[in-house]
Amino acid sequence: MTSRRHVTLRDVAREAGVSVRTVSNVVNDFHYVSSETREKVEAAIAVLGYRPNRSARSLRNGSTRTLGLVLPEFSQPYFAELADTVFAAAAEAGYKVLIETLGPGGDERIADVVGDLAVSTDGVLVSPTFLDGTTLAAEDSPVPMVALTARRIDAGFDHVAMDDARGAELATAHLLGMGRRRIAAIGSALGFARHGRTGEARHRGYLAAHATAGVEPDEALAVGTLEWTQASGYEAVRELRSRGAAFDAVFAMNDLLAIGVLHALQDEGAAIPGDVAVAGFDDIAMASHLSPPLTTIDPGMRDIVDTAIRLLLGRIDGSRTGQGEEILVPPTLVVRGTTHAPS
Amino acid sequence: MTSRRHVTLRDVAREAGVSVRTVSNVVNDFHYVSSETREKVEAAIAVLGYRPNRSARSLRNGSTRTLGLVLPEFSQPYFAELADTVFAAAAEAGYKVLIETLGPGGDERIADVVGDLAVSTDGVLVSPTFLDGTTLAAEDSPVPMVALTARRIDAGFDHVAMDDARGAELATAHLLGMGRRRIAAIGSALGFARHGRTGEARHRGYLAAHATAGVEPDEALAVGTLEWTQASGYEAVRELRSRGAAFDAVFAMNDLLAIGVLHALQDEGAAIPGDVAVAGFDDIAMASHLSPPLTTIDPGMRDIVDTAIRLLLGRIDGSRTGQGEEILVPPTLVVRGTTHAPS
DNA sequence: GTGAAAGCGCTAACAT
DNA sequence: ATGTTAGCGCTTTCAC
Repeated sequence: MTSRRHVTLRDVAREAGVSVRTVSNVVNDFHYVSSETREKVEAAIAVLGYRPNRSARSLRNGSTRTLGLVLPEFSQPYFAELADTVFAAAAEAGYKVLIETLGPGGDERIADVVGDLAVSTDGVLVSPTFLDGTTLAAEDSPVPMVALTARRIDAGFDHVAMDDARGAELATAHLLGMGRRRIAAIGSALGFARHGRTGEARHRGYLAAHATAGVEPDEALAVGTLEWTQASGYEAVRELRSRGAAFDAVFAMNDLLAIGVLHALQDEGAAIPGDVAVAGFDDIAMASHLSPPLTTIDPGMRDIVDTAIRLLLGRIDGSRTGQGEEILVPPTLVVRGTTHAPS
Repeated sequence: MTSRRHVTLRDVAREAGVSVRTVSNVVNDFHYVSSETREKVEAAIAVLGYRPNRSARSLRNGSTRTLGLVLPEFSQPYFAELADTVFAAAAEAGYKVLIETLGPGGDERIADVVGDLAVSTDGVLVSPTFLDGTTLAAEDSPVPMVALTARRIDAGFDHVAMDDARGAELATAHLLGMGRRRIAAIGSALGFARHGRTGEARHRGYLAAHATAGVEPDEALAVGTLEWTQASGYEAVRELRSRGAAFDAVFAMNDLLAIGVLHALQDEGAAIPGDVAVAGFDDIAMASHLSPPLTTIDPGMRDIVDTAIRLLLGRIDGSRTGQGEEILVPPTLVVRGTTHAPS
């Protein structure tokens, strides 16, 4: 499997005929090393296939050059794309990423998972589906932590997120703007706590757009769902039909729900957007490849992640101190075929 | 951010009034520790919030209890599901997972990424889109490695994969079995090297099924695509139409391509499966939630991953030695609405 | 510019 | 059943 299990600095030093100090200097390109010596050392490194032992380095430095990322699961496209974005941003900053997944519905394990992850990282990004302030506090982590959700209570760490209410307001206002008056809201409903503050915030945005337009929303058009999946979206349309609630538009709280809604409507033979216009939320990659392509809300994920990592690195190197802040990134409406017939 | 940066074994020992040896015994539940002492120590651990330093432990043990996983990107549903499966299987075996992504088309970085990952893990799983034997050899990794692809050449490590040719044969035979005679093959084409051996193997299965059925496949029905995405699937249908090639079924080399195909056919107003039957490959979660649900090939991912991890752990603990083997897991046909009208 | 040596936190051989 | 201590591979202070 391998020729030698461990090639150490010492081995390199012996091979190159210099001291370990010198090899270390070369590896970390510190200090002044004569270019002649440098070459000798680099040759020895190449010959022996030396790679620094990260455990030893971390133990010595107290730094791992690794960031932790906690998320529910990769199989939800939003989180898969988030993971890719975090990897890209972290790599640019010279950090590796160690991920822990909570599993669906595993949010109650979060404090434990964060604490565990923290011992092998310099800082942790937390992106649960649902972060109740009481379940996670700054003390749960011996390293800095930044949440990728809106803030609930002051938990003592930074929060970076898209403005959920604003995004929902944009989407709903767009539907109202095209003359739709009976807009179903799928995913959350007032008092339907499962998706916590995210669902609540998006529902508030939905209501706010109605208020601005002077339209009274029909409560019978709000459908809460246990999960934000295609299957739930599909079911929600059938639920609306069984309630006998007529609607000419749907605001789905995320894109997966919207995809399920589209399938249900297509199975009914409804014209989109003629009979029913549909808007989603998240702008996952698939949204632009649906038929028709989905109108949705772009959360500005790269912005969110870049900001979160900047704050986190600031906490790590000590340049950032003080109270935890909340930064809301403005979302953008992306108009596509589900609300706009091609001419 | 944190009350104390480092709580060490020593701190716990002092707090509990015992020696570090005893604390270590408790933490690793070794040896005989009186239950009285154990309680004292556990209380101290709880009070101080002690967590063992993984770097120190790894340095000392020479083992990290971490497996590496190399994959292209999370945003491809197959790899997202693979990552979730690997996390689950690794967790059951008491291992963490450190992931590195190659980025789309980044397969040439693979040897470097594996070497880098290997220094912080006990073993590495490699799942590129496309593994050319010449780009990765056992020597690239100081720790054991298992590839989650079919074997190209003997690269000196184990390979675990689904039987691509067999899966494609199953899907194609199913389409032939329902009387279809003009089956488009989307994704690869003979001589279209982009998707390497995976595409080639699936194409071979497609041809084998035809041979068995005594049907001559029309080469004009094979469409190579640069990527295996929805957009490519959509385009492929248009390409077939522009060639004027009539077809009554489509075998798409993965589910994303199949989804694109479905959208293109739906945009044309074709009846599915009446006018055109469609089969995909991979059985991603979304496949069963399409409208109509997609007939596809279940790769037996959990089997593949369990087997790969078993082999890898065997190499790690030394219980497995000798030549690298190739294990092909048998795929299964999953019949759904795109080839079977509900009665 | 280079060398010797201490020590990061942990485990386990050795001692009692 | 518990205490003492060497040493994992690395970085870095101190001496030269």
